[in-house]
Amino acid sequence: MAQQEDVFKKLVAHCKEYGFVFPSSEIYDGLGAVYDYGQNGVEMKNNIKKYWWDAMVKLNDNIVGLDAAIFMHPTTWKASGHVDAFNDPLIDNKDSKKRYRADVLIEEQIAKYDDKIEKEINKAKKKFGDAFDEAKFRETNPNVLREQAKRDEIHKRYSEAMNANDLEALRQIIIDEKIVCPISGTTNWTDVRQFNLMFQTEMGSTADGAMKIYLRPETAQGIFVNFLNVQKTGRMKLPFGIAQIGKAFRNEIVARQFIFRMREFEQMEMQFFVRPGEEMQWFEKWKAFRMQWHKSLGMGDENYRFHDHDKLAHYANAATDIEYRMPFGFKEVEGIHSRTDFDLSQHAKYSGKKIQYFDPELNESYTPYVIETSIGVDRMFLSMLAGAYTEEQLEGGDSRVVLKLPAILAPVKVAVMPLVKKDGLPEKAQELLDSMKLEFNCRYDEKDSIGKRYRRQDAIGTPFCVTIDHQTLEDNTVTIRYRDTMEQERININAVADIVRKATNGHEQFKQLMTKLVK
RNA sequence: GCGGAAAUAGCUCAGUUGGUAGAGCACGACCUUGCCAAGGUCGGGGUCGCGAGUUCGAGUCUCGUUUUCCGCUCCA
Repeated sequence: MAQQEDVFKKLVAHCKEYGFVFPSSEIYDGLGAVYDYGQNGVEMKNNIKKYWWDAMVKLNDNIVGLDAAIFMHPTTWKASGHVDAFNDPLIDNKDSKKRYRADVLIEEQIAKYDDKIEKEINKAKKKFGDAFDEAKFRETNPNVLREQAKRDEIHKRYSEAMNANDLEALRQIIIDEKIVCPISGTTNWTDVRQFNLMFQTEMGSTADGAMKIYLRPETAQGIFVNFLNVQKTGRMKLPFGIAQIGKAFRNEIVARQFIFRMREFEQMEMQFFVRPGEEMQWFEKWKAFRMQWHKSLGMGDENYRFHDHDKLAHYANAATDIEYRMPFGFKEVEGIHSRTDFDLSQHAKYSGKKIQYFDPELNESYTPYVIETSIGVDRMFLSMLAGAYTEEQLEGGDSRVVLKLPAILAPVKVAVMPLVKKDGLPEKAQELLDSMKLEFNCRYDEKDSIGKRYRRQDAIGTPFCVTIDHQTLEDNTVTIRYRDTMEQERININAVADIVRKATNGHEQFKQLMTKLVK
């Protein structure tokens, strides 16, 4: 455990030292759980997004893209269930320092009354046997009536408090009912506080004319509300998918673990619309395709696994995660959900619009079912860095830190360096660099010894280093050095771009993926 | 939000019983070397997280505050 934390800390330090990830607003002491991507981080993040987009939108004929706004009509979030599900009243016990959801505590208390009533009824059942009239018993038994009255009273107060969002009233119920903390056994409670997981702002420049709106807590709803637009204008036939990459925002109570859980994060989502009743077969197909996508990056098949959900969200009838083995354990990177027709139906209900698809084969209209694949860009980023981060002991007691990133994701594809910075070598190196820089992200370095420059490129995961030496000027050959093996080859200067292109254009990976296309 | 720990240069840290800051690495210039980091010379860089208090004097003591890390809580 201590070792795992150690690796995590090293990774965070490495991210900052080499320009991958910085704490946001660091000169002002930072902003909690918000991070900025630096010069290398942004390149790598863009590479991840491109690799996903190409695999989803370009490779699959039946998937198109979308870029919906972060601001959405407030009713969107009522329909999606976020207004209800993302607002939790929380209360702390001062003695045990434990935090609970106030509404859950009260609901448990109500359940206790139900249990008592149940017990009374069961007791009577045993006593009277077949002659027992439960309805009558409920209406007449004094014990049951007493408990029922108490239960109804609390339930009424609870409903009113929740509807009015009256936090003080919620607390009063907990006090009146003498609800104790299961750990400390005391009633020493703090105030009830509202934790709103959605960020709010106002649209409209005058206070009285302003409309309260939210920053989207997920990108999916932007796809659902555009279902008809895309389906009709794109003349899309089921099954088809809509893919989107974009920012989402959640006001997490505790956001930690570096970029694994941030308040502002980026998602790559695809919603795949299918015939009702066929969703499970598409769910399985997407599981296979998405897993193949991850494995195609070559980070080790054994480092991936599915984790099926036992507890399903309100919209889902099946859900699984793809987890990646980081040095600190398996962590969720992607979620695949069968969302049923929940979202489209909800939007139809709240908007009053008919959101359906006419299926010419079946000759009928219906609300499509949805399979969602949703991957956190930042988590993907972190998992790749964690998997790639390697400390190597070299012969002669030396060591090096090397990021063994997939070449397609590496921020810098090739570094070009003159062996010495004289005799025209820098000029020759610059010439090669200029010929490639529009196609690849290249880097030039002439400072310090050549070994040191190699180590610098290792630390940011550059797969290729090309060195220009005196022989280059004579016969137009250079040495190309491979990151993982540290081996060098002498090749013609004109062959460099081809090697880099082949390793970084993703064609090999996409060939693998083609075999799993979802049709 | 609660509890614990921490905060000094880009990084890792030192700083004696309170006497207004140092090292190594990193960084920049020049010289030297030239295929797997750490040669020479010179140089830049810190109001010691922030704000008060005690004191003639605070990096050092006291209080507050902010941030980070760990644990709890939460997690579509």
